[in-house]
Amino acid sequence: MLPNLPMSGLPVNAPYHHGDLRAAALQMGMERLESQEQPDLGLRALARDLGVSATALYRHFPNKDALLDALALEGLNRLGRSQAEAATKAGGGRDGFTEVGITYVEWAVEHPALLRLIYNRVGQVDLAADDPSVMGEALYQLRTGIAATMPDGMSKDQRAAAALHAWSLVHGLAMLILDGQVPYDPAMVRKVVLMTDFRDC
Amino acid sequence: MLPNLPMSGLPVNAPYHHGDLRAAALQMGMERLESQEQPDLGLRALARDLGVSATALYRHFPNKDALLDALALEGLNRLGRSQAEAATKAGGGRDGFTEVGITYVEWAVEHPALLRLIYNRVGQVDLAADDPSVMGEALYQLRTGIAATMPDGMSKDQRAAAALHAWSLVHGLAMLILDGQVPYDPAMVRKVVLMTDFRDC
DNA sequence: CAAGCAATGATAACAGTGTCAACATAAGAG
DNA sequence: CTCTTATGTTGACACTGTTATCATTGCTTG
Repeated sequence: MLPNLPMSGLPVNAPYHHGDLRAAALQMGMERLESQEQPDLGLRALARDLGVSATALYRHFPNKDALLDALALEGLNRLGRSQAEAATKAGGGRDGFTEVGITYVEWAVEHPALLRLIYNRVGQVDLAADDPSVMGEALYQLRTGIAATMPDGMSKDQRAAAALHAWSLVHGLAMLILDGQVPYDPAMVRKVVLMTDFRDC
Repeated sequence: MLPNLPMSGLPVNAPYHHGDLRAAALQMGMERLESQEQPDLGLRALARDLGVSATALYRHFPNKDALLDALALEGLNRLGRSQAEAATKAGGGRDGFTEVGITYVEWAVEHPALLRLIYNRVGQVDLAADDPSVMGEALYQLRTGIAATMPDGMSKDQRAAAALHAWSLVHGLAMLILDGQVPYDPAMVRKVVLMTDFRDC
């Protein structure tokens, strides 16, 4: 999604036009989200480190929220891809389902700031915006991805409830770990996720 | 915890000294947390609406984070009280345990901004602070409160895993609802919480 | 009761932020 | 080659948290 830019840092002859400032800004934002727990995604700070004036970013994003939304969307796509990958790799059935849940927590631990940004932004998407389906699409994929890995032999309602149960469990576990309430222990994560049993629903 | 102040609004003869600015600030902050989804807890905004200068609050809080910490602590105490209340009211056993979990979600729905503040602040408590146990104490109470309502007949490890499972489930469900990912449906909440079964651990 | 000290408040200022309007430059289309 | 459009810059405004300095009040102690 983010095209490869010349990684040689800031251009030496800094031309008046940057080339692809939008992609560069998103890339720098993503790098910070990946490398720092509480990244500084301020417009001025980003522009400064991009070697560009503070208001240049307004030619590519209507405001700061739009930039954050773009980053959150990219993060949502990456999370969805990771989930889909885990689902196919683990195969179907109960075991596959468990692995997908564990993958969710692992991904959250590996990309804490990005996961936080996703849920911060997703919560206040303006459904009356120009393109209401961009973020919603990615979210829909994530949710159906979760539902798709449900064990067989359930009614539609059961599947919905079970999907919500599973999503809540791994999301809550991830958030508690990210918030420092629970130490990250892969064995414990597996144990907790395995405690879910759908026999009585 | 917050002593009752004269509720007659701002004093007419606005004396030089406010009386109990700290309590008034906390009360106003708490009111905003209870009545707005995304309350403005800025120091200047609070001071302005309190009819006081921007820097007056620095006589009662070393910085903004300290004010937010105080609000989060109060929120944590309220949440803990609500949990304890639900625990005793529901009695022990599996049914009581279920009710406590449901209460957690209900409390989150009723106090969304406050729950968010709690977990935002709790995540970055400075354990080297002057009084490292204030917030930690309240959290410890909340966690033991959860563990205390576990069904009987479990080993210590089982209890720990089961408590983490339960906490993760209701916390995740609450967060998804607060973030607008899932509509709040009490029946659905009950259904999802009831899906947890500890028979196979 | 008076004096003095500590607690509490106000003002001014600094650095930082998001955002807008006006202006400058480069790139591409006719 | 010219003109339009895209892109970047400068300056400004209204915010924010925070600090240093000064003003006022109230409590304590002689």
